[in-house]
Amino acid sequence: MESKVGRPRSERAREAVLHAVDDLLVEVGYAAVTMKGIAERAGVSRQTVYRWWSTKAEILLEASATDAEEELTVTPTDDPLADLTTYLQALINFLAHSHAGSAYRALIGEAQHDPEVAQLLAGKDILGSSARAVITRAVPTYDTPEALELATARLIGPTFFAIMTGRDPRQLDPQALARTFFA
Amino acid sequence: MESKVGRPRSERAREAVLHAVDDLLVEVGYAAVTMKGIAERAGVSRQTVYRWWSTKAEILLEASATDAEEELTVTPTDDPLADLTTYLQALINFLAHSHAGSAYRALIGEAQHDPEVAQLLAGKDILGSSARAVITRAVPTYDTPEALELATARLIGPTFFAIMTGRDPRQLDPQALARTFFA
Amino acid sequence: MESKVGRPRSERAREAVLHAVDDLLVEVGYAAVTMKGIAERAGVSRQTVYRWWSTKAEILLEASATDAEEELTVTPTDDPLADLTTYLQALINFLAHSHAGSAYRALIGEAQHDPEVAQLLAGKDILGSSARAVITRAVPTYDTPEALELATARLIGPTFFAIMTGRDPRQLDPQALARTFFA
Amino acid sequence: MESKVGRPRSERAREAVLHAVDDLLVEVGYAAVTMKGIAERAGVSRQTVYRWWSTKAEILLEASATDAEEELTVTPTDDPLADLTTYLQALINFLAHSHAGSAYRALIGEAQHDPEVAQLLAGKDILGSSARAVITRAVPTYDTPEALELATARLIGPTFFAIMTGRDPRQLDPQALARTFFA
DNA sequence: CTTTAATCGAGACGGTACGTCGAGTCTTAAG
DNA sequence: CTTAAGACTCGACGTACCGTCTCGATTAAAG
Repeated sequence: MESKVGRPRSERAREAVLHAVDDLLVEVGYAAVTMKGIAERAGVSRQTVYRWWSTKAEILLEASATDAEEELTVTPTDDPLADLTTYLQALINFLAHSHAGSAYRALIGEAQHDPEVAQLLAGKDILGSSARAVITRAVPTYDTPEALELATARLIGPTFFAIMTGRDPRQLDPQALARTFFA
Repeated sequence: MESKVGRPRSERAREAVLHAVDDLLVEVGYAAVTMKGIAERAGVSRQTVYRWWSTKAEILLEASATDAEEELTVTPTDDPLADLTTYLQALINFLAHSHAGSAYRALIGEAQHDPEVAQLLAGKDILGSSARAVITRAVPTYDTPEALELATARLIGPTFFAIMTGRDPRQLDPQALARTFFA
Repeated sequence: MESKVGRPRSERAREAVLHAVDDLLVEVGYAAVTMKGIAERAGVSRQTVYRWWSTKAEILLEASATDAEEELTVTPTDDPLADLTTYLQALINFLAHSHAGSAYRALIGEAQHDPEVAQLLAGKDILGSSARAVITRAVPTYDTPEALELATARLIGPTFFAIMTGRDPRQLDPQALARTFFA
Repeated sequence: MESKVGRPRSERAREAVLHAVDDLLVEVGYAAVTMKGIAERAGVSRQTVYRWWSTKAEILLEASATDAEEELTVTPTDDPLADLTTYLQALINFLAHSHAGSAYRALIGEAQHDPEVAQLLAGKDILGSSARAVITRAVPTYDTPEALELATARLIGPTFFAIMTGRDPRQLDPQALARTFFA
């Protein structure tokens, strides 16, 4: 239950923070994004940032989650192979080239040594859920949770591995990857 | 070429630092490992640490690279499927349960937002080279660089993805994963 | 013009620093007084010290300027020679035996090789102004700036020289010095 | 007693250090002269510097003492006032404008907060001895140690004070100062 | 002509202060 | 009760100089 008395939360401040974090990520990179920097860029006091978010990971997640979902949504056709290919192309673009993607990679990275970030990400399985949607439609026989989980890892894993370990994304061929999924 | 004049580097200090960083990683986690902390734990001056390494990532890599190689080396048999299964099991153990593995995950994470760390890792493709060794033996027909690269991503990717995104490693079945590689 | 918004400066911190620097000067000597040491002794963060003062010289000057003025102020009588004698005795006590005096000597010393300290001291001619006050009253005929400046140097100089070059202050006879001033 | 066996002290190294300290004093100022810097500038190992001198003050004193003596030596005439005037002019030049003088001022400054430097200087009363020589010749009646000491302070003091406290040396009139000495 | 002993250079070592930065928290006055 | 402003404590950053040490290489007198 939210209190009704007192000055209400400033929507202006909230948006300013989210935009600031987005801008800063592009301009200076994740590592150089600081709570102090966000506050100054947003023209907002530091206390205000801390009042609503406790880490930069939280802000980043809120700032890029919707973008991520959009970028990974594929409009289905009747051709399963084409759908998977399209999805993989979107995945490559997302991870290797988009702002939301680099935020996501930074968060995954942070999660490797920060349990709080790990838990934060566990609640929003962005990659997994988008992949499951595509797989369920393309191969309806993967209907048990275990099969679906394995299929998800097989679909996303190779691309995810290649990009996270710094391989050249131009070498990735979405169609070839899609074919090996069916093989 | 190493200089021969002057006081020689202290092997004692070098080892103390590498052990300290290993211990600290386990005790406090990557994020809380600091250059200062390493120096104090090793009983070594801060200057000495900076003289030989410029970041904690460098120290960590030097401290765990040999362990990683050992843990991912598989003695070959005549059964390709068994070899791949053994390798995948080793990979799961490495990434999810070993010290060297958690150091590696931390480094991969850091590499997502620190180009220097990324370059550092690019020079030591620990996972890739171990996988290529196994694949070349099990499926000699993957003989072009492109085919080998794709095969590597297909072999490691699913496991890598599952563990890096926080999925439960006990759900991973190395034999099932190996079979899908051949499929 | 001082800002009115934001948390006001902590008077407690300011005083703690000034006292700390005074104490440390006596205990360990000027050379061993460090910004870090001051902060720790004052129970104040290093950042706070740097926020308000940029060198230990600045702190020392602020800490001892008022004391110095007091110690060098002479209540006038009708006897010029007695007034000068009293003043010279005060000057000897100040330079050779008081805390504020040893702070002043340290600052004069630092000023010989630090232009910033020199400029700092130029703005507060502690010795000169106290001497001018006494001279103007005792010998009203020194009324041009040049004459006053020369008289100041003649009054203070011998004592200043003797103490700064490490001569025994007990050998200094204020009355004899005062007499030579009139001669 | 000096040992006769072993490699003899390198005269080349000794001179290189003394020259280096002279040069550095001019170029970077006393405060920025460091033992490390001296060694590097002299092309000599740090150990070698420490072997023969324990502080930079010692080196500086050795490097400038002879210069100081020369600069303050006055060839006597038959005119006492002229001799004192000449001496005071030399004193002003020395303290305000010469290299040896700025070294001396730096040492006097250091002596205010470093007892070792104070003792070092006590053994070489550069200013005092040069002044005594002039006074003894100009006013033979100052023949007791006390009278001589007072006269020395009266002769040097005003100039010393004016320059050490940062007054403009061009305002100092050696002849006027000499006259007040006799008055 | 070979010890022997002190020198020299180079450069690594453990310390400690430097001045800066970001993290979070706290204290004002204004809305 | 929120907000902007800004001071506060804390602790790591990377650098610099301190004075000491350990090397191998010189250099000269003593055996």
